[in-house]
Amino acid sequence: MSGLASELSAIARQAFAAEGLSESFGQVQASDRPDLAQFQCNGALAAAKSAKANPRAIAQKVADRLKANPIFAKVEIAGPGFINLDVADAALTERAAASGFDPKPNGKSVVIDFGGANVAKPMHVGHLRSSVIGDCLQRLFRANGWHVVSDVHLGDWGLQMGQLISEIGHRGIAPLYFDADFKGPYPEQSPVTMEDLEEIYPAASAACKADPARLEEARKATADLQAGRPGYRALWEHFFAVSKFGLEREWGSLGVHFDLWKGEASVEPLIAPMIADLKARGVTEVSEGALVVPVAQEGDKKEMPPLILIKSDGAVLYGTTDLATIVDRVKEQDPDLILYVVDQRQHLHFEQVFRVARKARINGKAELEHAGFGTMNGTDGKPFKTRAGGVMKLHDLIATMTAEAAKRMDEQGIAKDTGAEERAGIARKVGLGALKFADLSNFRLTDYIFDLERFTRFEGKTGPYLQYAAVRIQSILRRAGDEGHASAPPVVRSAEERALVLQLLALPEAMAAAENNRAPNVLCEYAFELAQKFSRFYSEHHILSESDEAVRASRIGLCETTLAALTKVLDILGIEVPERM
RNA sequence: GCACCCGUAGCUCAGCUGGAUAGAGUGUCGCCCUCCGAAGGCGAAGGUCGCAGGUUCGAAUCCUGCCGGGUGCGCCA
Repeated sequence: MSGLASELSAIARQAFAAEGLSESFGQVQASDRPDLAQFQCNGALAAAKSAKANPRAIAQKVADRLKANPIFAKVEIAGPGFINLDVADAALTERAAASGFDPKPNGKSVVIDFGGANVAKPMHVGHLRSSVIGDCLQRLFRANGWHVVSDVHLGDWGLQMGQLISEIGHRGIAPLYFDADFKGPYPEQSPVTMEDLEEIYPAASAACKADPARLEEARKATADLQAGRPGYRALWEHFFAVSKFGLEREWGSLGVHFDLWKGEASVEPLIAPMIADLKARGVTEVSEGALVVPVAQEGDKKEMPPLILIKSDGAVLYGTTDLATIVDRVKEQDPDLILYVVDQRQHLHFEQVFRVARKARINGKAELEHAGFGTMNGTDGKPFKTRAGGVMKLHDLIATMTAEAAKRMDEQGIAKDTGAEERAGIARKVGLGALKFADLSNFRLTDYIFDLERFTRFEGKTGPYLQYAAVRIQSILRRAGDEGHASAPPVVRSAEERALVLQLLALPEAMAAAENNRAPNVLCEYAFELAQKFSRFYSEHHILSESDEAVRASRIGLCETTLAALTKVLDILGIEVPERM
């Protein structure tokens, strides 16, 4: 699937090449001045700079070649050497009918690492962005033809495990697992529930903070766990199983799915051989009792601390498991890219890990990339908190969004003809759509302010507005079916239809741009513009009430095409459209 | 101290591989429902793009230095 601008670029590239200039100057994009033209090519200006020639003269030569192609209705030179282009309606009509969304495999594979959850900890608002952005990226890369493997990469092997174990030891909840003489087998039933863990972990964490002796115990337990102590390992298995069950439910309610449920612990067997390999390659050093890999490079603008592979107490850190995970992924998937959708605050960490991986050449052919993101803040501009000042759990946030959506629907008289059950389902989709759209429509790296009232509006640039727009089109098409109206491929006959078709034909570029920048906000913007252009078309034209049968059929076809594109983009954003509302 | 991210309309934000008159939503003010869902459409007002230099025919965009906010900086994740 390739968009209209790409097609025009290919034509312009040939024209530049025929003039003995670099093809790269032929890039055509949607015009910045829609009042002057549909598309523009600025290449003549850049070409003139490198060739030390007159830009207008180059533009003229290229334009003369472009004029020979019947796809263009207009080729004009403006200002210092812009080439302004309009596409013939016949060409738009032809392409509008042929547009489709089947991804063509591009032969490349990517592992996307997102979710950011930890064993034994409930998901809170901090996990929202990683989940929502990561899920959008996995959907986008798939839609663009990549082979995608998504992995939660659970935090399940660090100090927090030792903290849990030692806290449980203190409480005497499950003494069997601490009995060094016990030979097993251990019970299948977990001695703790997810609810227990949610209470135990904060207590353990606080105890370690308050008392250095407790922290030391937790460190020891962590090292023992990692060294394979059977009772601890058995306890860990329970933590993992219980947590996974809870996490799957939470992500399920968000509509987020992972291909792999691996974690730090799952690469544990790879750590020892990897460290041996790193030593053999001579990249390691012993520093202050720890095994480290220096990663500072010539020309670094900032201080770059070494990556610690093994702490002085023998335990490993998450940098070590991250490296072993790269080894695992190269072995299992051999991807072209590994993308980490993790809080921007961890950027330095990833820079360190990536440097070690490249230095030791353990990343195969994979590019390693950290796609960081900013935080969701409260109206005070600080990271989002509950009224009580605590961290809000994710399912409470979703419940809040759903309740607000239901309230809005009542106020606006939306979905008033539906039964209670359907209404609840709609409110849930709308609440989630509001939340996801608000999160995704900001540029990834910037922080944004959570504003319940604004996010759930049915007007403006919001998820609910887009869902509503899609539902309206569905409603028109349902009526068309009821009234026995036929549909036909859309034909461009008016300015509004032309603008709408141009927008439809720009979808591949939007998807490509979103992929290149790992920027879901590009898709949000696209979806909103599409909905707006449809509204303009809708307000200016009769559809079902159009008396000319051919025109009516073509407009119904345009509704179908628009709905398909809108639904497609919303699907990539992870936003569901209700049947009706 | 050093580094990274950010600073654009009253508010919330796009735009940042340099290009024409800097955009959107919201808010404010007009106009448009005897016609398919007005949650909409059309229009107006609103900006020294943090500040100062530099590169360039051309800078919100690239470079340098300041100012302001956020974040990070070897044995947490």
